[in-house]
Amino acid sequence: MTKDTPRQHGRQLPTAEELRIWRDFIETTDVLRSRIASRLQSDSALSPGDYAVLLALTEAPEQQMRSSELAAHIGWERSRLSHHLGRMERRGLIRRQECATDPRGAEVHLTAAGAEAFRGSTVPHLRAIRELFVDALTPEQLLAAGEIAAALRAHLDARQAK
Amino acid sequence: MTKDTPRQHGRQLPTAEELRIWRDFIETTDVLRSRIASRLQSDSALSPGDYAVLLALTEAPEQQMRSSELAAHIGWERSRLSHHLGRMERRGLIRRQECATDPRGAEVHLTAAGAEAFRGSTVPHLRAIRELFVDALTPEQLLAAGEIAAALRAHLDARQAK
DNA sequence: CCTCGACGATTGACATGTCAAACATGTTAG
DNA sequence: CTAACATGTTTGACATGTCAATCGTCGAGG
Repeated sequence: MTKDTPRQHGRQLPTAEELRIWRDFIETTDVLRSRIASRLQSDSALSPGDYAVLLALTEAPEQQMRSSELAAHIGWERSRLSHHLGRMERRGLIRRQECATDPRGAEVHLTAAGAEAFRGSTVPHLRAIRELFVDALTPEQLLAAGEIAAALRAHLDARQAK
Repeated sequence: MTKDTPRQHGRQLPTAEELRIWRDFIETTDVLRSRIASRLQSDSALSPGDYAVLLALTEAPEQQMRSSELAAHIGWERSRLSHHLGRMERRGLIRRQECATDPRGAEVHLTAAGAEAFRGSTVPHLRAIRELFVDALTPEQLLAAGEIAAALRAHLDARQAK
């Protein structure tokens, strides 16, 4: 395969080895993500999205936030958040109410049930992270993972929208 | 925050620093995944799922495979594959036909349109991988990423179904 | 006033994923 | 032969995501 790779591409295309690493990396992180999600689901009946929303609200002053503030905080598109909040509201985990200061806006409030669900999910979730991620790596690998994430993030941010 | 972490949890829960790395790592790989997917979509009108299926079929002898063989090859649940094949068939990228040797089974065939779509997507996709992943990392980081993926994979495989 | 554009949020249409149940055909034990 | 089980695949219901369009309110300019 390598010897067939046309040379004229120069630095444009990854080598066979780089490609192998890419596939390993992206597929493995996908498996990891889905295993963590499935643990969260079976331990607590929450999706990773639910968890992110509940975490943000739990840490927010008065356990409430403006909808777009919340979206920015967890890095979601507003439409995604709106759909997700609809589902969470149906399940009684959060409540939406008109914003006092800006009639256009909505405030998202944590409900007692939401707070309770989040409280119960935390320890098992952190345990899963420990078992499936932290314990899989040597301390050096863990640090390297942090640096790789930082490098990727910086690179991606630099080419935002390219 | 660190000093507040209750000690009695022992090795069960990640430290604040381990947790920070986890979040960085998982969020960044997610952003990376979605950026690559969106490049693939705009360059070639293919989803990552389409690409995986077309790649497998392109490399298969006679550009065809049994459905469950294909599912195993790309690591998908059969139901997921069945839904996806339905969508790809509607778009004319693949064709399903009854298996000659086993009347229960289905053979998935690459169509000319599918082969064409895959051919056109390859170079831009590899270029995106180079630009967004390979170029973001030093050679050492790239190797480390490969080792981290291998370590995670081995760990996850070892606790399959736990 | 009143219209226009910005802003905050929601909606609808559709692609993608998971789970459990359903189907259809093959094989095997009685 | 036939009931029971195994095998290969599909289906339906529903959760999640993206994209573009919409809706209601605000604020500035005529």
